[in-house]
Amino acid sequence: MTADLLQSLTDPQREAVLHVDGPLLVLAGPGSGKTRVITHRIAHLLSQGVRPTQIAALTFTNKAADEMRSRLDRLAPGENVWIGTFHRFCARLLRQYAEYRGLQPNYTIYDTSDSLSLLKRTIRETDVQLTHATPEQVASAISWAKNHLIEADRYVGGVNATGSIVERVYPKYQAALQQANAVDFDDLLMHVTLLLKENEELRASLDERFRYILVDEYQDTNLPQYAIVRAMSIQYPNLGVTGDPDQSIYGWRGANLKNILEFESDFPAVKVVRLEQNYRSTPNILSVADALIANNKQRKKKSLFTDNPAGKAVRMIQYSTHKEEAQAIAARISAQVAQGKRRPRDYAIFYRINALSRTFEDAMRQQGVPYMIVSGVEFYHRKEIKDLLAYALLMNNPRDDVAFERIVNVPKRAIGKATLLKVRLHAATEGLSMLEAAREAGMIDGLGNRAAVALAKFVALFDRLSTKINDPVEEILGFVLSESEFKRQYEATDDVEDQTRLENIEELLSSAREYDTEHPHDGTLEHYLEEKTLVNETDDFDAEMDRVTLMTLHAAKGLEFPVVHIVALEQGLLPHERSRENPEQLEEERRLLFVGITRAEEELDLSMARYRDFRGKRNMTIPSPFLMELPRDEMEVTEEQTAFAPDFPLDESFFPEFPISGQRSLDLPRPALPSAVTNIRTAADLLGEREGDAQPRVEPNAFVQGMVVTHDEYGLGKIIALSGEGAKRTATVRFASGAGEKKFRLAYSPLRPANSSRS
DNA sequence: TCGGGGCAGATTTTT
DNA sequence: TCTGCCCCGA
Repeated sequence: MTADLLQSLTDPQREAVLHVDGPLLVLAGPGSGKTRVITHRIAHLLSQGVRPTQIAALTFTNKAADEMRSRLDRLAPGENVWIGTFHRFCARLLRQYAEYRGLQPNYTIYDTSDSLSLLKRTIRETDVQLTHATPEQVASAISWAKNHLIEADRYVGGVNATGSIVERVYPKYQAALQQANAVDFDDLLMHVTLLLKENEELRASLDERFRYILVDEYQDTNLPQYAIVRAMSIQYPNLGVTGDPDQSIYGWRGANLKNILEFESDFPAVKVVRLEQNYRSTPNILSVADALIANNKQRKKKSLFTDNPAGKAVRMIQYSTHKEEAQAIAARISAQVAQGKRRPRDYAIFYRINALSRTFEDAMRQQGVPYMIVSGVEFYHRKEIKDLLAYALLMNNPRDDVAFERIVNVPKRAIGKATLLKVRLHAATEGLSMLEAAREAGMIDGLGNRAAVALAKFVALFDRLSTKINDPVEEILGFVLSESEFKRQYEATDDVEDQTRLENIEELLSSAREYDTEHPHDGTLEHYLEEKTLVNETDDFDAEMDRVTLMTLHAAKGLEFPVVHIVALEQGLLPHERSRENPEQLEEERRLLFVGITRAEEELDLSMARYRDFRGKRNMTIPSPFLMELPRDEMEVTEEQTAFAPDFPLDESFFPEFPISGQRSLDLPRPALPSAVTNIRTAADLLGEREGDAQPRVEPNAFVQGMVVTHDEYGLGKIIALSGEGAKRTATVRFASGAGEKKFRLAYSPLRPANSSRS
């Protein structure tokens, strides 16, 4: 490692980078150059003669791993250091040592929805009454158990209803996974933990093999992750972790803050380095963040500082309505972009829950501001994609019952519920997989001839597909498409959604092609499928796109933007309703806001609305208690008075005890009001409803296929499909504006034929 | 077997 | 308001 590389570091950074042997804890505040430290440290280790294969760098997201790899590549080109997520690391080890855990190396990894469907089936087949618990609750209880390394046979339910259900279902669910040669996300970690725990020789050899382990975002590790890295750091305790307790926002996923808070007692000889200088934000932003987080008890005190210029004051704005909040923000962005001050990609809007994105989306569209929503429906979770991949998954692991059930009747093959029930019963009694049971369709009692033939046809199809298993992935998927007549179900209709599905399938094929090109020699179907399961949509977040970013506070971690808006700072939303009961969760909500605030480089706007329409109801809000914790005298506190008077009358008589206007309303003491948000309907609402849009503006039958129409919000579009009759007559319109395709019930929509437009 | 309508329920979600 | 699931009718 060259001297000038070291020169570019600050003293504490250099101290961490130069650390070679023994445990290392880097407490890195936001924007303190943490990734830089990790990559430089790896480069330094290599320069000291450590072999690249002896180093493993573990992250939580693929995005972080990619970032790290590309930065390391600039410092130490071509070095074969293992960098990747915990899950990928475990998946790889588990493939190698599958038989230790009763699995075959070609095991399938179930994502959340796959495991939930297996769980639901297990519940149906277990004689339990689910009157007091939802399958989701059972799933999260099992997940909780796995994150605490409690195996199925050791789970004790305790007194509550869910507990006793879980006690009975968990072992069966685990058996079903085993039978299907499959694991869920939590299993990846748990299996590897137990692997290390139960096989001392193996543990020792891995400890020796990975002499230098680096863990990023250590505050987010859960018990299995902690156990894994500890188990591999006994003979060679060169475990280097970086993290920030103040940025731990995944407690609900089992992350244990104690892992980082107690690192020093776990490894007494640890070297601790604090990175407290911030290179990202202005002092104004930092001091707001600092004042907020100081209210947490569970933390290590840190003093953040920066040499950056002061910058603008942080703004705290109270709008009257959620609409006004969104429109004011959109208008502001639009104006600044128009003046050439900034580009759309300089802005981000963060909210606590996805459901809030709609209002902002609408406002952006109205103002003509380009935006992108990060998250939403994930590509690989779309039905058509999961269906198609399920064929490949079943080819790779014929025991994968979830995949079998997903595709056995897709496209429709007249294999219905009743038939499957019999197959499943046969499979269970004979100890077979679903596919094996289907092979014996002729021998299953009570199965009609028609059903048996349909099953036999499916099995024959599957066997034909299986001959291609060693072909390039794109060819395999293409073969599946042509042989299974999978596409036909979407091609037959003129439904636009089917059109979109076909496009998604094309996209999947091109991703497969890409995979084939990247892995000309070492590509396998199994590896391709694993990659697809262990990625997620936010990994594709593209900062290069010149658009305003809309995302949840959780998704914002690790990112930075010149201008940040954090919206809906209201009691019940941030902190979220569900975190009310317990103080630890409240602290986590505070950290969430802290993470959001510290994403901002130059400008930060915090806002709330006095009224918010949510889930179809109009609510009066209560300011977030977090707002009371901020240093108001350093901030610019504003209350917008420009009400949307006509459609949003603010009638003080409804809430005499709660001042609606007036300078001091942001200074309200901590809410003494009942925590339930009040639901109000004004007379004007009711009036509006009555006079509203219930009448058709244009006779539904006046619309015809191909007609050019206009919509107040989305502009010009063309009718590309029509369906239904009378009040249900629905048009699908493709808009020119980039709003894409929308469906409208013609009797209620504001659509008008374009030529007859009159405002 | 299959599709539509009606109804409950609705954080966050690195993998 | 929006979505996903369950049940019923054909």
